[in-house]
Amino acid sequence: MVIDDELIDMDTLERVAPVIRNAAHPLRLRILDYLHHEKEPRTVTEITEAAGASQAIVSQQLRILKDQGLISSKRDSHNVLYCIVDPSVLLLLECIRRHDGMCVKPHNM
Amino acid sequence: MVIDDELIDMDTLERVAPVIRNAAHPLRLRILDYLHHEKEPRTVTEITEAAGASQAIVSQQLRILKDQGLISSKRDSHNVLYCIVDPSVLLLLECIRRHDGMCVKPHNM
DNA sequence: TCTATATATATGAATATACATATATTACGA
DNA sequence: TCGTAATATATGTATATTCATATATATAGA
Repeated sequence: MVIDDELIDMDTLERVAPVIRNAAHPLRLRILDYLHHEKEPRTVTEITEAAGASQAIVSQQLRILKDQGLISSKRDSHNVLYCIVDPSVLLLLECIRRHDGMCVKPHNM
Repeated sequence: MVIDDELIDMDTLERVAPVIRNAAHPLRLRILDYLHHEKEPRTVTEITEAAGASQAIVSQQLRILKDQGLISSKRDSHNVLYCIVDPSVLLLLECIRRHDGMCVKPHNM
């Protein structure tokens, strides 16, 4: 359980905010959602297809997510496989679903 | 309940990502955490003290949060009171607590 | 070793963001 | 109506982000 009765200290906020900030990008969220959905590690090519963007751009986004420690990669001969390693980011996706649900169907909240 | 077995569509991601992105700023997260913690609406002066930044900067941040529809304001004579109106952003704070907990105490996940 | 496929990086221009300082507005009480 | 406390905005500069294009690297197979 997480302590919830006191404010998050500024050090933590300054450390974690950039991680969330970097994840909160349409294409990067798409990648995270895809990797979560697929459960198993996926290649850059597969991710590129799912993301609907160019290979170079997807590779750039993967790098950003990896630098933040949200995903990891391992090479498998020709391919490089990516998967999510920080499950806390999945709450971001849940946050979006809930936010969206709230906006579109207010009676659900 | 939220449907979780298909990918969030890009339109939604493009709409919601900026909201999260704007919230994911140390000072703005502090403000959201404070307002959530206090439960009742708080004045700019109170928020400024809690945030530990200048009045002008806090006012700028409040404006940004308000523009995103995350908080609302109402005037009470001299003061302007702010409160959270979009509860989905509270998941961000939970996300941070969990992320932080994961980093500091890995055995908790 | 040469080639093809898969992936990664460099670079630059356009745009956005952060933050400080100065100034403006608002509303009430004297 | 004048002053003052509370809040908001304007502006500029430094810095960061985005996204595209071109190019580089890595691996396996012929």
